[in-house]
Formats: sequence, structure tokens, C-alpha cells
Amino acid sequence: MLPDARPRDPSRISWSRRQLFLQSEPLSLEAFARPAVELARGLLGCILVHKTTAGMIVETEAYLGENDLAAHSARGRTSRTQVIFGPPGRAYVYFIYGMHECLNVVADSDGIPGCVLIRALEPLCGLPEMYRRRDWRGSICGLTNGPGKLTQALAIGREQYGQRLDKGSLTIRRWRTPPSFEVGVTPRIGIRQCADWPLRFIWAGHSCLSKR
DNA sequence: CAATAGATCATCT
DNA sequence: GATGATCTATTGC
Repeated sequence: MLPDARPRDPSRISWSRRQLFLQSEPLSLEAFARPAVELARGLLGCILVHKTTAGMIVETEAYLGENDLAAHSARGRTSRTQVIFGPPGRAYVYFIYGMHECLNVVADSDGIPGCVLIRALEPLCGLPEMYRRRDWRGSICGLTNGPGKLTQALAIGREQYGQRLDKGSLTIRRWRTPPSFEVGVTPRIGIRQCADWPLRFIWAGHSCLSKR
């Protein structure tokens, strides 16, 4: 089903395509029903799969429902933000700067807003496709080390708005034996309001983190 | 290397 | 009409 990746730099790509399927399982909907901060931390090391492409999540940001003026949900329910107020485990995809799509995972419970922005992945599967879609000839990490880059590489867009992430073509999976790593916490990137809140979570020292 | 301009449009004032 | 949870290329040191 998934195409083989092109020759890789073994120091950067940690798992083979075969291991991806033998050693992972989709997160259940209940697994997403947690506070956004907790989910943001918990999604690190999990695998985002869209059709023939996949990558491991190494950077996330939590957006809260209350008093978080940086969150899209802070201005209330609109046609764009309604999914954030709904049940957890759904995709919130929005369009920004006239050209980029960003993927969020809805957290908390039905009626309570909260979501997690996926900011960076380590590419795992379908690398040739990613290179083509990104029109990129640089490093492997450069395919997906940014929120707009990873959606382009995995072909995720507003067509996936509201889609559930526990089954179907867009899923988040966890390793049966999770990798061990150190988690770092920093302020979120690219926002003006609440700019100093420590809600960005990273796999400390990973080479595929986004750039400032 | 750091700083900055330009691309480009859905959303909300 | 302004803004923005971004990315890339280019400029300048």
C-alpha cells in the first residue's frame, strides 16, 4: 500500500516502513478526549498517516479554549472554528496567509474548545511523493519541519476538515513500544497574543523541528 | 548567518 | 480593508 521511501540517511530516519505497520495501532477516539496540553505532550512520538504518506510527530502546540487569545476558538463559534467546539479526535484544518493549510487535532470533550497544532514531523513513508508535492530538493527533514510544509507533503487540506482520526484515510497511530525521548517545553511560535505561554512541546534535540 | 520582502486569500471588523 | 498558529528567496554583513 505504502510506497518504499527513497534511500535514506539512517541517522535521521529511525524506523522502517514495515515496522510502522507491525508496531503501531490507531489511537482510539477516547485517547483524544484530554486537555489540549496533555494531548499535545502525548502526541509526540505518534505517527500521522495520510493515505500513502506518514511521519512521526516531533513538535506540537496546545491552543486552549478559555482566555487563550491566540486560539482561533477565543472569538467564539464560527463556521471555521465549529469543529474545535465539537467532539475530540477530529481534524481542524485551516487556511492561512493565502497559501498554507495547517492541521490541528481537536482535544477536550464535546462542547469544550481545545486543539493541538501539529508543527513538525519526521518523514517515515512515501518520501518520493513528499518530495514531488513539496517541489523540494533539500534535506529529508525539510519536507515536514513546519506546519505548512507537513500538510503539503502529506496532501492534507480543508477537505479533511472535521474528519475523525481514529480510522479512515487520515489517522494518528502509536507505537506498540513507544520510543523514549526527552520532552522540551517552550513558548508558541508565530503568535502575538499570549506569546509567552509555555504551550509548545518538542522532542528535545530532534533534527526535524521547525525553525524560528 | 540574520533580517526582510513578497506571495496571496479566507476570515472577520 | 486589515490581518494572519507560514514559507521561500533574496539581500546584506
